[in-house]
Amino acid sequence: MFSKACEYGIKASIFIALNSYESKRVSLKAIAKEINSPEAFTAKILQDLVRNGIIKSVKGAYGGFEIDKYAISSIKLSQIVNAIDGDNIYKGCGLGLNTCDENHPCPVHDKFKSVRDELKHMLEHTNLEELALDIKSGVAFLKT
Amino acid sequence: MFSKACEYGIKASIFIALNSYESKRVSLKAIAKEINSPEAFTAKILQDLVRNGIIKSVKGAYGGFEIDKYAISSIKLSQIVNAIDGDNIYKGCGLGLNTCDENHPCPVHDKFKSVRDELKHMLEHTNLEELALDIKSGVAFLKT
DNA sequence: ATCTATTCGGATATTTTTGTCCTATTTGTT
DNA sequence: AACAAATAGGACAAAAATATCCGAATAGAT
Ligand code: FES
Ligand code: FES
Repeated sequence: MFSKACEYGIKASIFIALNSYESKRVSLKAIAKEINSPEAFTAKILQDLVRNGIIKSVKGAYGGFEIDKYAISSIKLSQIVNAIDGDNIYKGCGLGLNTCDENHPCPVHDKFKSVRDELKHMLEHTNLEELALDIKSGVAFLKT
Repeated sequence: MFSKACEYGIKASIFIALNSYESKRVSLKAIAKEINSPEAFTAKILQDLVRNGIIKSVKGAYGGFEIDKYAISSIKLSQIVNAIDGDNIYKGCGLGLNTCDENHPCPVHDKFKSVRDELKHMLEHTNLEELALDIKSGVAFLKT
């Protein structure tokens, strides 16, 4: 469904958000350990999220990654997915036609579109805060 | 969402079904042309579908691919997807945890599961016949 | 029997995704 | 100023997905 890069990006964002609530910056190393991802690859993805303005990075000693505490509840899953995987999962045809078009639909268009729209709605209405709180309260997990 | 292989597999199956209603066998070449897919790669996918008993192949002159006319309405999209992409799209965790488990869920589990279940339901309740008829009646398309 | 049209299957090539390594740059501490 | 700890970024490597090539096997037509 999502690329590995996107999975790592989502999990990393959740972990960063969690720490940002306590005004703690987290290092790449800590993130990779927590979400069980390859460190250098995770670094690339985090750079991507930084460039997209979703997370913030601070170089040097005591540096690391953080998210503006007051922005966490307004960051939607869709922003992260879009930054990393692009919008094909929302907009693209399920059978790979060049464009998903009502006037030139593929055979699964109607049925597929409703699933895709539900996915889109879910991603656009789920924010980082909810997800972080599930980790904090221990009802959800980021690895294994 | 689906792999290229799976997209080609679905489109090929629809085209074969369409012709099988008229008791016409179709060649690899004709299929690849119709669904706009690379010929040799498509051959691999068709072999896969043959091995999975979803379509039938006949070698030699006047050979080609076909589907038992009376089976078309009972072949579900899920069978094709499962044969090519496996069941990870139904069963796997959206964030890549080893298993999607109610007792050890990832942060998006609940929200993701309902989307995935809708996709699963759709694939399990959509049969080849419906899809083929949409092509026959000209309301849907297999390429561009 | 031979020829031709076709699928089958193994080997190989290309592209994309995933992952690694190393150096440069930044920033706080001493 | 020197050092240490961190991210940034380019180059490279490995793995997986996608795609191509070619000979073998099969089966109908002549
Ligand atoms: S055209 Fe294929 S999903 Fe819309
Ligand atoms: S555990 Fe992640 S989707 Fe179920």
